[in-house]
Amino acid sequence: MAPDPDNAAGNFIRDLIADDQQQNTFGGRVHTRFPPEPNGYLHVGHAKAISLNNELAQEFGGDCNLRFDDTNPDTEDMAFVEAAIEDLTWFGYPPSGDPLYASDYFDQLYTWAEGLVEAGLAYVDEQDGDTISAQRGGFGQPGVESPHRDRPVAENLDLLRRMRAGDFADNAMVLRAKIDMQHENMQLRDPIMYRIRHGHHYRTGDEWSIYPTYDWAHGQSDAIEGITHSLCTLEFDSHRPLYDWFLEHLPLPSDQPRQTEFARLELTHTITSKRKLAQLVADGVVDGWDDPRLPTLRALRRRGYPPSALREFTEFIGVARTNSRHEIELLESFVRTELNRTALRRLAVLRPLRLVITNWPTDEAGNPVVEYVDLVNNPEDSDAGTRQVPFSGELYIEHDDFKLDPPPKYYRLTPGREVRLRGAYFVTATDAVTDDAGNVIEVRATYDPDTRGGSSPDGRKVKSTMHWVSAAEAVDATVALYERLFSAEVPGADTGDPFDDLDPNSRELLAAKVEPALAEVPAGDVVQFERLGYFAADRTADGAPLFHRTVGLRDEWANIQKRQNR
RNA sequence: UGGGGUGUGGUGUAACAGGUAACACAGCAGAUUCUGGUUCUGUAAUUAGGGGUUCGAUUCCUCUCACCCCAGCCA
Repeated sequence: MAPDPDNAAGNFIRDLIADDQQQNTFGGRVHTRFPPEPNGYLHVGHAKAISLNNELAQEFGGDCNLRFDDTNPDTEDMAFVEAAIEDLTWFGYPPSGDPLYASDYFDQLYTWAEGLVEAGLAYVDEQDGDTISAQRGGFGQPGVESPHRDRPVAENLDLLRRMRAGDFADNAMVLRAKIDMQHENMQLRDPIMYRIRHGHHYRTGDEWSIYPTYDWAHGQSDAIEGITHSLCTLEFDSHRPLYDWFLEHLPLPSDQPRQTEFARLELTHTITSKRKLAQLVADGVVDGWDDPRLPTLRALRRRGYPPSALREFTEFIGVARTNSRHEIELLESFVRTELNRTALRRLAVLRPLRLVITNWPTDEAGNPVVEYVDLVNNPEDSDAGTRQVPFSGELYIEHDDFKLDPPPKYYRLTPGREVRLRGAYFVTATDAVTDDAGNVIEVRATYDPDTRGGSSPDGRKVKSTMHWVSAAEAVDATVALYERLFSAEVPGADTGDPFDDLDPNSRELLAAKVEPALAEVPAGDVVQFERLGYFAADRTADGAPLFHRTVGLRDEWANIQKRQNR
């Protein structure tokens, strides 16, 4: 369902690239890149950047590079590289070739750095971090120049070479760009280009003792790869003058790439901070990086989100420079639209209540006769066909579908009322068995043999249709129901700590009874449990059927109850 | 506090060489329905505020206000 072109979401970057094409700015080339740092897993926030960079490149006949921005040996890991490629592939944007790495440009970067030193545009500073930070000044207060700022070129070069050779300890000195300590933009107050790190880099090993900072590496990597449009999030806006400054002072192999910032994707009830996400995993709040409650791509996959729905969502929301937070309901509506079209319908009873049909026939041995009824696999897709489902006189129905004392507008089963069991028969509740506490533990009913298939020859109507499962043939399955991990729309809005808004009951595990066909659903497939929602098949540790609720169906009855309680 | 960025219904996104605000989600009302699903119809609600220019301003000018980002050897 492509958005109506007349009302397509805005994308000022598309307009900008179109202009560039018209004016032949980069010789008509468009080349983008997606530059994750391999120190965590990709999440919904990245999804926007991924589709934006890929779609734009494709639309204008260019390429999108996957480049790992691996300039920090302390935090990065090959496992994250592999995971990112896996996630990207699932999402629908597999890397077009071998992934690229900023660490492959360390030599070039270093050569350029010496060039800057020789040009008197960079110097080595051996002051400690606190001093450098204090000298940077503050908002509205100019900075103070380092006493080493005017060190002779030869001495800078010697020091830089020894930094590289590993002659100095971690943090002993840095290489700084010599720009302007009075600049109103703090980023231009002699920013750091290299720091000393003796840690082991996951790709370059122990070859390097100095590592470039983001600012010193990013624009240069873009230039090396021939990137034309370097898209990043809003917080880098104040870095753009620095991005340009480095490029302007270097002998570039290609046109100078241009950085454009856009607002990152935020969702209600969701956090995307890598650090916080890691903490959720470390603290055991969730089971792991693919816990279906997380916004990581692998979690969404496990939860059953179709990648196509995620893609359509990211395209639909467009690109702007306004800090905003989308309602997660919008994403869910894309998931429902896709799944409504594609998911097979199945019957599953999440909170089983025994229903006994008192006039159901028994065989010679006295057991209830088993019949097979034909049920439609997907009313939205006639090619999906039908299936046979066992039905008998002892069934399970949903606990919520029977009330001794029905509230207003309740039109499910209640004593004396006739309802339809989907695709099977009309049944009328006669009475119910309760336990000592007054809880209903069994419903007794009669059926009308003339209504086989679910309709009455006399044309009489019934107010509701309910799902069911035959007790003897039902399969046990664990069903995980998920609520939002954070109950607040903006986690942490009140206290500043998102964890204060954690819903302790965000996952509920149920012992469900499901129709036999559900035992065979391959892990990863998503089916609709009729009247309940979409569920992604999985297996428990010991191989038993497990289903994760992807998203519930729109629930009018829940809305009615909410209004009644108000 | 200096600099930069951003303000359109509940949420998000459109319209803008100035022509009388639209789309989606969410909401509400109803119709259809063997899923209280889907589908369909209808409905309410928006230009941060004040001045100006103009026949006419979301769009141009101006002042004010609010929010976000920047003082890592993170990215």
